[in-house]
Amino acid sequence: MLTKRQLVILKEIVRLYTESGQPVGSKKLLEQLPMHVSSATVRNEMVRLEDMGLIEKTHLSSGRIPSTKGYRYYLDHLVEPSSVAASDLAVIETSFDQSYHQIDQIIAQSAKILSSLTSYTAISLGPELRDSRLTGFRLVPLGDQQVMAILVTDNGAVENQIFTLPHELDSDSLEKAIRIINDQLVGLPLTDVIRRLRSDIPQLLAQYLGTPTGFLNIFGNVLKKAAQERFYVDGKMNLINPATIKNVDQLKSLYSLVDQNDDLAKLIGIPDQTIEVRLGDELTNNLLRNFSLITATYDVGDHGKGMIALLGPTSMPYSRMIGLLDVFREELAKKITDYYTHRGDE
Amino acid sequence: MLTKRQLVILKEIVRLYTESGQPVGSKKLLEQLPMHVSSATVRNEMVRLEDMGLIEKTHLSSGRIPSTKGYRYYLDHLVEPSSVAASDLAVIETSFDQSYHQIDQIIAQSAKILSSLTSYTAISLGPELRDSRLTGFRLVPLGDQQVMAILVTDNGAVENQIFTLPHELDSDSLEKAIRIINDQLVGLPLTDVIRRLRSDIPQLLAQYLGTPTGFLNIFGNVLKKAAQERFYVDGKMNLINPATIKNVDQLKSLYSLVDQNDDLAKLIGIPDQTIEVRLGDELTNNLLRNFSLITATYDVGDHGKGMIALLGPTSMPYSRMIGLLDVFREELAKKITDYYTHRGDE
DNA sequence: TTTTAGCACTTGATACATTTGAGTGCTAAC
DNA sequence: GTTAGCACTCAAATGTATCAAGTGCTAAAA
Repeated sequence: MLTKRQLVILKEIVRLYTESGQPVGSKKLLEQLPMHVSSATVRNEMVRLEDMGLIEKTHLSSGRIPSTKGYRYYLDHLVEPSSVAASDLAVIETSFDQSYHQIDQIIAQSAKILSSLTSYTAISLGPELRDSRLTGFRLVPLGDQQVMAILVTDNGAVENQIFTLPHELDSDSLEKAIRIINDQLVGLPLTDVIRRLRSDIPQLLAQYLGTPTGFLNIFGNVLKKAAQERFYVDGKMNLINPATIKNVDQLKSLYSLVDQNDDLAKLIGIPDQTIEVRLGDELTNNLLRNFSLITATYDVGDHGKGMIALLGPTSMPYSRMIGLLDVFREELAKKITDYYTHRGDE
Repeated sequence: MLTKRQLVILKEIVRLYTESGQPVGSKKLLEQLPMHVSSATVRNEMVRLEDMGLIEKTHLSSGRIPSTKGYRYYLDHLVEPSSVAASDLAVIETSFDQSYHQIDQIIAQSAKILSSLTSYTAISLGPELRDSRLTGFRLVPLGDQQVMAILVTDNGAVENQIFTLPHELDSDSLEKAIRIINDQLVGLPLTDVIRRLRSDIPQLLAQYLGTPTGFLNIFGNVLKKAAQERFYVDGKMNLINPATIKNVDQLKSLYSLVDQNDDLAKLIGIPDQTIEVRLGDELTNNLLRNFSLITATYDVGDHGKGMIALLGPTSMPYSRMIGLLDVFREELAKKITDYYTHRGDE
């Protein structure tokens, strides 16, 4: 168990190190401490904190930096979210102040705002699409055997893809096939749609289409795109950070990690808490040892939950970041709720 | 005027410097030269080449590297495109060997292939869209006052955007407006479409729509997207190159340059030659002083001309790159021609 | 006139020693 | 339990010597 003085010292070490990026020595520390003690006392306390594994030295006679364990302790017991600067709030509000025609635009914009506000890499995931329902599927002929398949969900997601029509499909049977899809599947959650696509739908279609595989491929493809969780990542270049990146190769592999949504999704997983910080070695990926991931979930009622996250160096200013994310979740949820209700009104 | 020996020496300096990245001294040079002279002679020649401004030293007693002027001379008089490695050719062919539903997919893929083959940043621009003609415009209702506007051109470009319908538009007048657009404008080059959108079309529409601005906005927006030249850039991270990048800030501004298609378009301009190399200080942008841009145009007959480009350090292996681009232009043109004819067949 | 051999000179790189400053741990006194 | 004082450590900066690569120049050879 830590004494009160040790808590103050640990907290101050975290703060100073985050501010300066330099190891914190007893003298610098002393200037900042509220209590009236000598540097020797501070040094003694630091030895004890080091024994507990909460801080560490970079070399024998250096100042101390928080260890990962120290950060963990700080985050679990000491961090106090700071209130958001008025200017930041203004940026959020003005950046969101435009009309959106698609839910994805809002999600993408939120990643952009967050990364520009924090100078870190921001990741934004829209409200879960899993629970969204199919509201319509149609094929629009574009000429030259090209068709655009369009799929709409009740979450406002619109997915489209362009295909060359397989030879065996004539427009009459296509019409019928589309009617079947719409009759049978509209209103169902996408997960159910996917399930039925594997069970009874092929047989139903077979009545009108000789071989329904061509059509099923088209529909399945667009459906897959729509059901896919899509991450929007912004501020990738903020990963370029002398503190965390040692060599060029590391940077390149980091980029490809961040570019591959699958890997990123796996990495982030499903956060337990509303706001959660995971430190480098708690993440599964080795490349991120010096990084830290702050995730925050937000709630848009019937439309499910979404997530925003920040990826940055372990020595982030957590109190500011957590405070910011906490406000941002609400702003974003509000904006999305607005979007849905507005859309219903008009 | 350069003597034959000076030409050989200059060419060899370029080759060795490109290979090793190190300044070339008289001794190294001597080993590679076909003729039988002493190092002192080589040194004397180098002094003359330096007097002409074709090569330069990095410090008083260093070997020589080609100056920009030297590269210019090399490119204008000495470079010989090398033939493409069989393995490279195989990569190109297998990478292109899939079916594409949109011309843009081919363009994007070509940038990807080129960058992976060269380890430089590749830029690909599809056949000029300026000359393409409008083949159709339609609005597809998605429910909840949302519509998708789709615009198709004869070049195979399909552009779509989702809008919330303005209140004042009812579906009847919309139908009529769309019919007018299709009757009046289909078949015209996009440039003409844009011109008429500013002249007589608003009046025509006014007969059916009280205030046609809402509709015109929608159509104009999609049209603008379709008429826009779109660059596909791949291998951005190859810009990370110790030879050319000094500090982190420079890298960041480079990235934002490459990310902004407008700037990039301005930068590249319209090449005069089939294959053209522009060196850093011939480019308008200061950030690119240490870079070099190789552009190659390709021709797809009636469908206009396109362009591919490589952006890399000034010390690129030009003979390989030029040889590669020369083959690639043909492969790409072939693939695109294939795409158009195939599409007509089916 | 051109080429060559030889030599003095310059420079960056490398290795090594020295100094400096920030910081520590420990001990003995308070 | 706290503090002053001191010896000690280490990274970083600075200085010094050496080496290798390469140059320019001169005078002799071709």
